[in-house]
Amino acid sequence: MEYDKYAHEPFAVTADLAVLTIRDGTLHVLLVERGQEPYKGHWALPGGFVQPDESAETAARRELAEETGLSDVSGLHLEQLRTYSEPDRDPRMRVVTVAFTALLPHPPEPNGGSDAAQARWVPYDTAGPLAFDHDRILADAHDRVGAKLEYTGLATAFCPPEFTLGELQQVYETVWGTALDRPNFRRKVLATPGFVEAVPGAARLTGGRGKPAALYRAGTAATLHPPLLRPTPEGRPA
Amino acid sequence: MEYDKYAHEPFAVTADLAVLTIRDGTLHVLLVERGQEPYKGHWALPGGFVQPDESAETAARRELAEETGLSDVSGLHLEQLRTYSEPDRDPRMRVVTVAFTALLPHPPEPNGGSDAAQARWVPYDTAGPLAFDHDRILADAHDRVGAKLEYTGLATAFCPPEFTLGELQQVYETVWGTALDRPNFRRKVLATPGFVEAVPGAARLTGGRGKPAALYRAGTAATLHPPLLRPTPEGRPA
DNA sequence: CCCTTAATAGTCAGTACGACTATAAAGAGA
DNA sequence: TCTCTTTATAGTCGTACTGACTATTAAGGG
Repeated sequence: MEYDKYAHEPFAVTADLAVLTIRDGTLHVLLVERGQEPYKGHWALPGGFVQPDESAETAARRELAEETGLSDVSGLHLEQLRTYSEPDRDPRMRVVTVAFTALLPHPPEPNGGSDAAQARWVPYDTAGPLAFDHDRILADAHDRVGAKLEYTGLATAFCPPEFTLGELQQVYETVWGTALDRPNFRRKVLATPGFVEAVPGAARLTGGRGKPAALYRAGTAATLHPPLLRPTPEGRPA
Repeated sequence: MEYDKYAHEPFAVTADLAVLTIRDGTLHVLLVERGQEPYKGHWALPGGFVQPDESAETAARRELAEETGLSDVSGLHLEQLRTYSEPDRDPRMRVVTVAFTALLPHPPEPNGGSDAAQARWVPYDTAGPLAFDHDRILADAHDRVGAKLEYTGLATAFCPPEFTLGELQQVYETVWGTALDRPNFRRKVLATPGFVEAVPGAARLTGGRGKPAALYRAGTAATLHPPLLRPTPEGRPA
């Protein structure tokens, strides 16, 4: 068969977002309430159709700005997750969704923009069941982020520009759902070149109590060597 | 703006494949020669339009069977890579491509099917420049496979059902482009639970010469603990 | 002034890793 | 047949990394 002679059906293409942040030590996700059928009244991941003149990445960043109400989303971490293309995903028509994961440092109140749809931060554990196959997309996003924490400096995307090692550790603990030993975490982070760099002479009172913590900035390393592996998930003979 | 009132443009959706294998100790990729404009006469990754009743994954597996001529592709490793959606990717129309990576153990002669298009195994290093943005897709596939060798048992997808540790090591060396110490590689593979399991009493003459090697099968572990990290790429103080 | 809290420093044994050396089992060629 | 070459496999050794701890420092609260 000739490649170019295939009949092709028109598809609608959307860009949907799993926007994650940490509020009060818990992982939260940005959800919108659907105003129309199907799944009217259900919660769903924010997203929308890709326009004729934009890529899925551009559409995702536009949606991110609209839904969060942030004026500048250019510095935020946005990453393609995967594409969902099962024929019956949307009962109305054939929709192919390119899903993205976005990570926010400080949780803004959502929906500051002009959009009439409700948008809310929802704790990850209480999210769902969501509309369409968004439960699976959200779970995939969580898996991906958890895995990338091990071998990239992605955790700093959850933190403000200057952060303490305690805040960084809380990112790992929140996403992985496990407690980590503080001295050991500190040692490993500082031993990994390019992960964080110290802000000279700066310190911050973490919560009013306790010794002030030194501040760090995100480093330049794309990958962590050695990686920061999570504690043995199962009963492995480690 | 209301989510569901967005105007949407029809897109064509294709599933393209970066099919990788190892022939004669070199990484090869399956390419087809384009018979029509645009890029007529150029080499490209195999692929085709997603049909109305199938997902991108289904389309990719169908294309894989057509292009390789293999009757049973159900056991082969096929994995979604990412989606390419820039508006000007294809001069004819708006095409969104979901790219996949497939790994083949034993390299069959391509194009055993009825397709008239030429399909050939091309050494990875001499592939390109390819049609459209396929150079980038191929490079992304290579990056992804190289990274996944570190923390998954993916390398066994390049090997036949029963293989020697020398063959497994050659997969790593070929994809990473680096030489590995044989005793150390062996020790690490055998120390990683679930990576490989011994085939009792079986051995194979590797190339006619040398001591026969014991045979192993792919294990059941999804992720490798500890991971098999590649040698320090830069001058890191490891 | 203690007590609590949180950050940071340091210790110690077990494990993993890279660089080696040594041995075993096959075929090739003299 | 006897070596030489080739490949697989076994083992050694010093360093680095890891997890589980203990100890100290610096803040605020009663």
